[in-house]
Amino acid sequence: MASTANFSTLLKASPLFARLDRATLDAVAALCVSRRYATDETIFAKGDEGDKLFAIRRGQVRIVTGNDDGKRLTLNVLGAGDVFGEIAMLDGLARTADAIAAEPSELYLVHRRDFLELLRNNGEVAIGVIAMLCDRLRWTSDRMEEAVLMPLDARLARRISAMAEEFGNEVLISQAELAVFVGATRESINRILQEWRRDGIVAMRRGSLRVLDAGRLADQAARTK
Amino acid sequence: MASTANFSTLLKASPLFARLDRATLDAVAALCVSRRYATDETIFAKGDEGDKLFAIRRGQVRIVTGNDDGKRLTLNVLGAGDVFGEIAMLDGLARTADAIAAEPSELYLVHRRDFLELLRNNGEVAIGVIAMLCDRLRWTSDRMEEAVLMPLDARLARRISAMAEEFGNEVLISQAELAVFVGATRESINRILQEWRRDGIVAMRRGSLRVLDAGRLADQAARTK
DNA sequence: GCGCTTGTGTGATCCCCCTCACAGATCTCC
DNA sequence: GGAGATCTGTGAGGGGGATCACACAAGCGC
Repeated sequence: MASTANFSTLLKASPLFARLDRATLDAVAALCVSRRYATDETIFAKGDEGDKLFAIRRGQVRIVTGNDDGKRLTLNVLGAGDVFGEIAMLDGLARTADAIAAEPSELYLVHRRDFLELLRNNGEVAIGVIAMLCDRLRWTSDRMEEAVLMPLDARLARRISAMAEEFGNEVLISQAELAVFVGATRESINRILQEWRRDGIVAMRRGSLRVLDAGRLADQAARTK
Repeated sequence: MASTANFSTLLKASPLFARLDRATLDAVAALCVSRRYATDETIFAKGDEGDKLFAIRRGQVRIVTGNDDGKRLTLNVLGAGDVFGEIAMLDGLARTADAIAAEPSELYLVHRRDFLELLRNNGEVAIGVIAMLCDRLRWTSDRMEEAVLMPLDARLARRISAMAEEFGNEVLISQAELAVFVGATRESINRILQEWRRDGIVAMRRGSLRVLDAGRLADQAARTK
């Protein structure tokens, strides 16, 4: 069982719960338990019944989708403080993607039954949940438009810019991961990165990538076609 | 001003409000006004402040997105009973897409300020809203995966199957509309339809399309690449 | 140190779909 | 019924990425 004090602090950092007061947070925190996951361990799989919400205490989690014959698409990479799995938890339907621990991780879990009870009795929690769902929806729509309307190099530039902004100029990711991340092949990613390297925009090493010229990278992201 | 009796019946048919009891519905209905729109009239544009929710009393509305240089993508076509614009209304941020009346339409409007007040005081309404947002999110994610992972003919087959199921085997839509609908060009759509016609899967006429063999159309939709 | 596995670099080839260009078929409005 | 406008049908050509096929580099286990 997790320390509820730590957990409510963690929750506070998440957009889902950011606007709740301390007492409410403690009420949510009281509902949760904690669990550890090893690297590559599946947290849940597409099609599972969604009866829990997860919050990351430490570690990294990838949300991955794909069709049956192996073509896969990484939808998101989440770190400490992020909350995920709320959608299936809220409506109780099947999970729409897989969640996999990308490194040894510790997560907090909240069960559907408990959370719904809280929702019903606390309008402020409900409004917080609604705000979070709106965020999610906007984010998803943006990604969709991106994928359909922008060429690969622009998508890649966006993605790298976002990660550089979040994690610093030294981004720890392999080209293969980057590829599934923007829905492309490793080879294509490599060719684009080579070009950018020649232009002095990025530098690469095995498993990592350094942004040298964030400005010109942003220019690439603005390209339409 | 709309008749509130009619309006609460309309609301009842929408997933947003389906689970509310009569008294609550009337409370929502009391908040709304009605307005008419001509064909091609813009209901709201991308970037506008989102301070209202819309429900269609009669007519047809298209939700359209696109980048600056004219490449556009129809996200959805809505008919009587559908509710839209909730996201921007709920979080008060800018609209993420354009809404355009596809034919003379009459809509009900609910203002943000009023609705939020209701939300805060009524947990059941909030839970209804949450359920609806979850639906939306799942739908959007499905479309996204579709667009990225499936070839054009499969996407087209899915789209037509869905419309045939909703509106009957005779689908009234031009090939050009179908094209923006699945994010492709009219020419590509035409070529695929020609092939399907040769195989006896569909028949076409100016402005409409008839599904002759729903089974084989579904087979096309299952194709991965 | 020596294999093995995993990541990176690069060419050749292919193919899906877009773009452009134009012609016939329907509708519609005067 | 004639003139546009709007759909539909089809060809030629091009391009962005995928696919396939290796070669080399760098960690990792023993």
